[in-house]
Amino acid sequence: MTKPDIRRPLTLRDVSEACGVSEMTVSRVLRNRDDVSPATREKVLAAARELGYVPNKIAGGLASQRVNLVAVIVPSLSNMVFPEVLGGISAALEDTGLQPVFGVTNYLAAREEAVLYEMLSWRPSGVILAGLEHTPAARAMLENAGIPVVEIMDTDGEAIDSVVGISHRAAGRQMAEAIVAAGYRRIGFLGTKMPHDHRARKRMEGLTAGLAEHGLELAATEFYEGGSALAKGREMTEAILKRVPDLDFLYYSNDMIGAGGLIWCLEKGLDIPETLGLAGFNGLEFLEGLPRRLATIDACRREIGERAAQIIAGRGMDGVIGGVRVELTPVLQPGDTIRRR
Amino acid sequence: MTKPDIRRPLTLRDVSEACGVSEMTVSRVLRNRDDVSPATREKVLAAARELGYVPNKIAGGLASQRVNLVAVIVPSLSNMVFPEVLGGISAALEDTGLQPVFGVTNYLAAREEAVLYEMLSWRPSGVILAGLEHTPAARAMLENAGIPVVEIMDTDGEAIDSVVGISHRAAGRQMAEAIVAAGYRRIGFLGTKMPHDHRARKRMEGLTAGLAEHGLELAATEFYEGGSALAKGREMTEAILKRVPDLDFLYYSNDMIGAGGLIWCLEKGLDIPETLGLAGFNGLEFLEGLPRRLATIDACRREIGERAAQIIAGRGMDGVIGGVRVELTPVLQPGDTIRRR
DNA sequence: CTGAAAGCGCTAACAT
DNA sequence: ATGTTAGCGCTTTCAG
Repeated sequence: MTKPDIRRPLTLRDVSEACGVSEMTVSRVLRNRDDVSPATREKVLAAARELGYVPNKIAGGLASQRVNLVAVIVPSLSNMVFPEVLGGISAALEDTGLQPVFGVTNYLAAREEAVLYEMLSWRPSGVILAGLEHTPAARAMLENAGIPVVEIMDTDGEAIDSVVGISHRAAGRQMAEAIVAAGYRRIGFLGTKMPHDHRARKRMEGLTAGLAEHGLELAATEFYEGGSALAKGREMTEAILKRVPDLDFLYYSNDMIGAGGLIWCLEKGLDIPETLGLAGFNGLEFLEGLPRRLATIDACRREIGERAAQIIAGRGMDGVIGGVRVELTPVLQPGDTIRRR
Repeated sequence: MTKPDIRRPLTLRDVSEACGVSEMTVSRVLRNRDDVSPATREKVLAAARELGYVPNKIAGGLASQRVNLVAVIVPSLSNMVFPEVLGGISAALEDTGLQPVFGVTNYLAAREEAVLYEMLSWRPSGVILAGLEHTPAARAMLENAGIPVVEIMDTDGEAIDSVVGISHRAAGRQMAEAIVAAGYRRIGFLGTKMPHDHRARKRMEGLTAGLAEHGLELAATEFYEGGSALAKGREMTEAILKRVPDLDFLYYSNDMIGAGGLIWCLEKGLDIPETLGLAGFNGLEFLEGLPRRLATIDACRREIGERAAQIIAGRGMDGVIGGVRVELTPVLQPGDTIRRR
């Protein structure tokens, strides 16, 4: 083996010495600049490959004051919606030379602040983060960072810079309209107890407001935390119907608990959607395998990721252009659990 | 609306000037070193907070030759198993000062190589990556990186450094034993077509080998790609039973398609587990909400993440210690879909 | 097209 | 307990 035994990571200088070309020119080749003669380029590439040189982006980033990282901060990875957003971001960033870096907050504002601080300390080219609600310190950091910031998922509120999402209040209202139009009158809401899931809260607010316009109000609510969402959906459904047996519609704050509820109802032989209507939220692909299709509203997860990434990718690091606002309009998918009339 | 002052990112020097303390001491305070007097510490902290200073880890990393990042590379985020691994890693890294950075390969070896190259160029403190199969170039990079490397999920093969996982071949065998012991004889395998899901492949190999020991062989196989796993599970189950109606057991390569199959079978009124037994793989929490509990083998996802992170966190950057090998032994959960005798 | 010099913002290693 | 000096490995800028 001709490799140096020393475990010091290789530097440009090592490559330079190995091929007899100046460090500067080696650097040019490795950055794919086109002002190098083909001959030298080959020589350099061969040497770099031979040695197994991996460039040091820390040094490069410091020297160039430019880093190809995009910070992406989401509340959770465990409910299938954010992984899809991340998929959209990754795909859209694919050929831009930009690289997403993910951070998770567990729906904790303080954790978001900490993760953001950590990520900004790497001087990324942009930030994508979920939601419009942040601690004052987090807002300040974002405003001062001097890089494009895209807040995603939610458009109900004031954005720091750009925003891509849907109105969850409108989604709640839209569902209220559909429920009322289908003739349901005794509506229950089932959701997570998480106080920091602002979007679930807004959907409930939208639902309530929408019902109010028809002189209706929620007949019952049920909240949960932790555990398997599918199992919780079953339990909550049983519980809410025991408490308030005359409900004729259940609106779940997400498809997973909705699916659990649906499965429970079918097992009990309830007449869905005649006696009881059901609806969830998100438009999870997962619903396609269920015995009946749960009514839902697509949250446009992948598209949100893609659009957000495009906004970051499309803007240089210089002058901060005014924020872009993209409000997608989700479509209600009535499935088989809202009666048609 | 637009802020008039062009915002050059703040440096240590700005903080230093703002509080009249040398850059060096400011640096000490910001790194929480205890060799600074409380008085100066407060002064510095106040100034830093006031200015909204965010340290530049690029410069810090270059100067100290040390970076608190751990590269984590997984094939996918979309099937619930890796998000759980990442959760375990994040939790275990929580108070170590180390920060995970995630990369996704989509089960593509070439993509893994590219992501790895990118991540190593940031000189992380360690690497955690799924599987033992890598391109030669990727292996070379890992061997030369001079940092701890933990390969996770799978122990069937030769590790580069450390490894934490389960034997998927053994899991397949274990399932074969349980199936045969329960008296099933006509066994079908349903799985993904992905040629690069080595672990699914090994489970199938283990199953085949285990059956062979009892003079049995697979009576049918069915593969899918893309789409909703739950829906695919239904379709495949219908298809395989149409092709080979006398099957008495279906082994699915993951719980999601298994759940789809289970739902389909229950709808069709098949006598589960008497006429037909079913089993999946992973031990997804999700199964708890289903009408029957699908038999499965827990893949120990969270624990794998935790143990891998501990290995990285427990080792300094100096001398590379011999690799650690952790083989967890997953427990078969028979659920309600394997008959008991 | 190629090279030499001068930092990027921070911290290790010494002073004091 | 605090300050000074000298880089970390690369890229920018400017000369050949």
